[in-house]
Amino acid sequence: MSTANTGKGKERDEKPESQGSVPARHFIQEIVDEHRKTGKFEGRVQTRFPPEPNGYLHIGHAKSICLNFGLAAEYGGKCNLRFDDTNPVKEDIEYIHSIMEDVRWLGFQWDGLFYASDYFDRLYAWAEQLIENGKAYVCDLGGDDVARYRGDLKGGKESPYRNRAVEENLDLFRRMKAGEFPDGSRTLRAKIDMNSPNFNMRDPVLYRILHAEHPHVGNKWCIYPMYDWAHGQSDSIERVTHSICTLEFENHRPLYDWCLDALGIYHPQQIEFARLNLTYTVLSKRRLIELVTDGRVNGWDDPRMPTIAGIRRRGYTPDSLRAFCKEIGVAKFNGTIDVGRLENCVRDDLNRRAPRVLGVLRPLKVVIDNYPEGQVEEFDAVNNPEDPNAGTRALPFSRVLYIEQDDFREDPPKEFFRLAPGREVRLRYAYFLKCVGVIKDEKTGEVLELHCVYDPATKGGNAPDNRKVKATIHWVSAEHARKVEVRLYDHLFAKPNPDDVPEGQDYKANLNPQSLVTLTDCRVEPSLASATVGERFQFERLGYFCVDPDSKPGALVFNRTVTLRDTWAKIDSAQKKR
RNA sequence: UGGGGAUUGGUGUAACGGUAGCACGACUGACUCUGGAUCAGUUAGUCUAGGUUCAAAUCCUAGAUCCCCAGCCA
Repeated sequence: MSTANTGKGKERDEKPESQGSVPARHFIQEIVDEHRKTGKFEGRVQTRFPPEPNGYLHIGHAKSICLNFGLAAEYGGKCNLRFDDTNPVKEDIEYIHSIMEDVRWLGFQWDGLFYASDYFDRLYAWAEQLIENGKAYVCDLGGDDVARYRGDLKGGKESPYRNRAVEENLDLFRRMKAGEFPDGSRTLRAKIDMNSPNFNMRDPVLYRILHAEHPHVGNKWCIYPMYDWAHGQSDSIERVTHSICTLEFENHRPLYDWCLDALGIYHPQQIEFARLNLTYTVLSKRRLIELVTDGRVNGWDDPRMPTIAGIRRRGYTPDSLRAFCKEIGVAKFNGTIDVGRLENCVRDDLNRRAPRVLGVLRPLKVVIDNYPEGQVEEFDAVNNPEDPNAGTRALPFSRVLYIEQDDFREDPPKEFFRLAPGREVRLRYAYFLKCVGVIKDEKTGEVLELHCVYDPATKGGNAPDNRKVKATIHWVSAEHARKVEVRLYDHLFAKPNPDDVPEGQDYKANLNPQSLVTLTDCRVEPSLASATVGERFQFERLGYFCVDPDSKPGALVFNRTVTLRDTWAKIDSAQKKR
């Protein structure tokens, strides 16, 4: 059974504040409701997630996974994981493993684990049955000819092999299976209608000859069923009730139905919904494979990738992904979701659960002139203001600190209320601090170091005279801080729609050169020394970060999952535009 | 030029002949030892043109726009 219904999002929904606020039901739930009312499948609900193991799962698959497993959980039904492994030349065991890992990580457990290739014997027998009933024939046309005979919008032409005798078809098909013929020399085709306006019905190929080793069933077969011959029957074998797929298969539904009816076997209902599109990224397996094999990214789990593996490494939680899938809904409209929606989901989740720490990305040295040399104090810092049970930790403070370069401006613009010459701010949990001197590189003008004074009376962060400061900034003690690497990620593509390119160029022209910025001289508070791979934190005022698997003992690497909402950045960039 | 789908604020999604709602964003303000979070408020929509009806996002007619289909891929 799925564990998806244990998420926090669900708990919230179950106690709606406003009376009668019924969560909206999407069209597939309505179809299922109707079926249960009319008793179409004896009230049963069974779904399946049917990936082809020819690539890593991406967030679009997450939508489908949540839909299929979610429906089964909602109605007390079953959901299987079935590998649609009918094309051995594209498939690989690596993908089988990654898919299982990703589904589990997302928080789902399949009822049955199946492979279409385990049904090959039955599919073969059904094909012979079709031949015997005069509904399929072996065609000797080559690939180009098949396409030519299929015709155009006006209609097609029947294959010269279309009316072979049943016995000849049977003999040829058995010899295809026995390996007597080379790849591509013959196919088994359904005998339907070469003039159908739906090309899928113009005698679709059911079997092709492929002398290739299969990742799951090895060398047993040299003919392999096509998707259309395998999918519906696999659903039928498993007694799936609702065979949910994406819109591009709508044109295949007549064929899905034809195959099942021709065999007279249990008939699930296919239902199509719109696949997910996201701004600033691509979500097609072909393109994701290209990005990986061309080395545009560092593998399938590169944190910039929209793959589940990439998103996981980036630091997203399974809950945030599920919340996202729930929030975007299910419909037949082919729209594009703003990737900001996804980022909001992980912020929302991590805000509640991530411990806060202080870390400085781009250090600026601060010497507190009036703080005693060699003195160290410790301040209590709240681990998570959203979680009273998260406790506190000690933060060491001393004469030399690092603050964020962004938190100082020698010539502060309007509305910048952080540190500047002569200005006072609060150091989080510590003291008020005033800037009294700026040391710069004589040649470049770069600010190298700040000299400041602190007010001992403001210990803990509050002034006895009740004076206010406009900003609180984060800091680390230079002596105590740990040096770490931080990887900042931005959108993989520079434009919302990667296909928005000049004539003659393709989506790769829109790859964002700034999508990965590596910072090697960051400083974090000492409590982070024991952080382990995968652990997530909020670096206060900056964003959410998690420990990357590239980390070595004493050499931590953090991925920035997402920034905090940054009102100042908005004001700043608006001012610069003016 | 054939067939199959779709179209509601910036984005996504409800309303199933009877008050166009929700979420996110954006914008205001409050609060705040994170310019975070939280809270309050504002903003903005039925593809077009006809028709039926007391009443149309919803039904009818015509059109527009977008997506998918001519793999021995799925």
